[in-house]
Amino acid sequence: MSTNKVPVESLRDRKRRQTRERIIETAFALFMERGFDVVTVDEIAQRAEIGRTTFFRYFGDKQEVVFSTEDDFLRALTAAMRDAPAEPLQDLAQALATSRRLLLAICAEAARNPGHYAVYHRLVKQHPELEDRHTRKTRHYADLLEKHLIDHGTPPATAVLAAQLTLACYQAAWRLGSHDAMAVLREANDAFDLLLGATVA
Amino acid sequence: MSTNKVPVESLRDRKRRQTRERIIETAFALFMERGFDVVTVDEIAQRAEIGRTTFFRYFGDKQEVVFSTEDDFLRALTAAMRDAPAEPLQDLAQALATSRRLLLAICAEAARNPGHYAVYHRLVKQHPELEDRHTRKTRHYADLLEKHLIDHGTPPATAVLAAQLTLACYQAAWRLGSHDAMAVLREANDAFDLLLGATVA
DNA sequence: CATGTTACGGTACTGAGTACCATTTGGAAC
DNA sequence: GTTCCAAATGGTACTCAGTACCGTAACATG
Repeated sequence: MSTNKVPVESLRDRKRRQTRERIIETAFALFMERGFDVVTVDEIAQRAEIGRTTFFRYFGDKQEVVFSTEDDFLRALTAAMRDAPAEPLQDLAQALATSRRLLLAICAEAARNPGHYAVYHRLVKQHPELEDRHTRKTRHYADLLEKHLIDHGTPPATAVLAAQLTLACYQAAWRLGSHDAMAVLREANDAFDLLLGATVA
Repeated sequence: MSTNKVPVESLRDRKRRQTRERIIETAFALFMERGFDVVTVDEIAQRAEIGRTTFFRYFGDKQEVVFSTEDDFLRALTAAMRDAPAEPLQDLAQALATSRRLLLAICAEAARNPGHYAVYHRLVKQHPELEDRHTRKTRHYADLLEKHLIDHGTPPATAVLAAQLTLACYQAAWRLGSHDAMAVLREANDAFDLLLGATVA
């Protein structure tokens, strides 16, 4: 029973992780070097020393490499949700306080490797289609957030509103356009202060 | 002077408009019939009796046909902005009232051809990539709205917030998922009431 | 070592989007 | 009308993303 789910990383797993990381590094390097749409999948595959086919086994499409850290954010978010105090959240102020904390948990995760975030930020900002997808991911987080609030007793209407407002704060911070993860964290925080000042006061 | 900008529609212009409309109708029919990604541009071109090349002269890419009514919305929005009373907008309540009116002007425009809206709605909802782009368009309106508020004396911070909140109301209405344009209009209205009740009261 | 399973790379295909070119057609001036 | 110009069109050929399929190599397990 104690050895129930020991995730011993087999040789296969290790290799898989390594090639995955090699693809990501190669792709980001090329994208930053010459721009997202000029770089072909063939090039990435060649430089990463894999077959073209293999690339698509690791990533559904070319864009998906850019969002390869999404899982980390999801993990951070769910962890923050798990660790959140189980106090009931009824009114908007409470819901906002909680969702603010959760949002900042994600930003903090992003701030863990600032270099990567900077590159990600510049890349996505320069390509409308990438930014579209970024927004979709963002909305996904908002959905999870909304669900969390509802699960903890927030009335649906309030939860939807709170999630949207939280999303708005992040969007504001994002659009302010800092390449620095810590700065985005601060800006999102400021936006929240502004929002709360406008609504609560 | 009176005949200054008479937009006499030349034969060329008329033909151009006709083929454009023919493409749109054909494409929507095919998309609804068999799904967006299954239909090829070749098919659309064939059925619309134009060359493949011509299609891309009218629309930048396959997706763009779906958003062919965007110009109408932009016209409706700018018209509503133009006709808006020139009263100064300082606080959040005033800004929200104005941006609410502008948002509803767009929704009203959408409600002018309910059939088209219903098809558009279903189509976009079923295809994440289309919804991504829909969101981008939506954000564009919010930007215009924000600019309008600022131009009329709203402090930037307040304007950004008001625009984001307006966007949130629309998003809520959109996500509620009604295929009926009038219903979306009503839902957006309700969301606004909810928001104002939470903040003002 | 023998087995089954999983990852891999190559080939071939479809379809989107672009570049280029020759042809046609509408507009305008004479 | 005729001539001339600009715009619209359609075709060909190309690049590249993404998918399907298949044989082979690498790892895992007994």
